[in-house]
Amino acid sequence: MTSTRELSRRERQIMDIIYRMNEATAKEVMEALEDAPSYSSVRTLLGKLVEKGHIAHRESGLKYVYYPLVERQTASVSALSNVVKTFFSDSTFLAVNSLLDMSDGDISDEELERLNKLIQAKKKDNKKK
Amino acid sequence: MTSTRELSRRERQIMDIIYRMNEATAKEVMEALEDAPSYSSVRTLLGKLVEKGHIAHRESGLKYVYYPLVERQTASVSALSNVVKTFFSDSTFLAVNSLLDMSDGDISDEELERLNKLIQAKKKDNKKK
DNA sequence: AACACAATGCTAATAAATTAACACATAGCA
DNA sequence: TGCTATGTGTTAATTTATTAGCATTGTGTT
Repeated sequence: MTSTRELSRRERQIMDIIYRMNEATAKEVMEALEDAPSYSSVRTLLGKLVEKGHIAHRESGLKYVYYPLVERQTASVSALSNVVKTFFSDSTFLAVNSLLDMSDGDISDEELERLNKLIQAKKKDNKKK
Repeated sequence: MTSTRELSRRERQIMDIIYRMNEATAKEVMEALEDAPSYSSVRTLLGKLVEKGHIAHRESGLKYVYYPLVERQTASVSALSNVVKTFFSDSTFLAVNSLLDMSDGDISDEELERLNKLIQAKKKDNKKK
C-alpha cells in the first residue's frame, strides 16, 4: 500500500500522468490533465507533491522535469497488490486469470511462451518448499 | 476507467471496503476504516455514495446493508486496466509477468496448471487471427 | 414500558483541496 | 533590445470534503 491512498483527486491524476510518461514538465502535465486547470494551479499542485515527497524535479535545459520519487516498479507492485486485495480476495491467481481473460490478442505468442516458462519455474519453486 | 477517479479519499476507502466485503453495514464500514471518523460521518459519506450512484442499500433485518452498484467484476477490470495503463505501458504481458513475480508461492500447482491451460488457449486464439 | 440499536433528516463548523492572480527573475530568440 | 517561455514565491478566494451534532422514528429485547 503506497501513500497513494493519501493523495487527493488531482494529485492522483498528476501522479498517474507522471508515471505513465516517466517524467513530465508542468506544461505536459497540464495538457494531459482532464479538465485541466490553469498553469498556475498545476504548478501549485506539483509543488504540493514535491513537498509531500512524491516527486522531485531536475532541470532539463530551460525546463524543469518532474519525476516520481517512488520507483515505478515499487509503485506498480503497490497498485497491483491493492487491486488484488480489493477485488480478488488477495488471490494472485484470480487476478492473473482475469488479466489473461481481458487480454484480447494483445499478448504475442512469444510473450505467452515466456509466461509459460515463468509458470513452469513457479511450479518448481512450489516443489522445493 | 470507472468513475472511481472521481471519488474523494474517504469515498474511495469506503468503496474499497465494500468491494472487499462484497457488502457492508455502516458499522462495519466504520470499523474497517483507518482513522475512522464518527458513525454519523460514515453515514454521511455512505449517503453521498448512494446519491452519486456508486452504492445502494437493502434492508437486512434491522440493518441496512450497502453494496456496490457497479459489479465487482466490472470494477476490477477497470482497476486492472488502469494499473496496466499507468505502470505497464498498457502491456498486459508485463503486468501478468509482474504479478507472477510478486506471487511468492501463493499460487498452487493446480492453479498454475490452470493458468497454463489458459495460456495454451490464448496461443490458439492468436493463430486463428 | 424502558432501553439499546439502526436509521432518517437536517444543519453546520472546520479542514483540505482547488484554482488562480500577481510580482519578479532569467534565458533564448526575433 | 524587447518578447516569450519557464520558473519562483506569495497570497487568497472558492469550492469540496470531512466531521459531527441533534432531534426523531421504528424495532427488538429485557
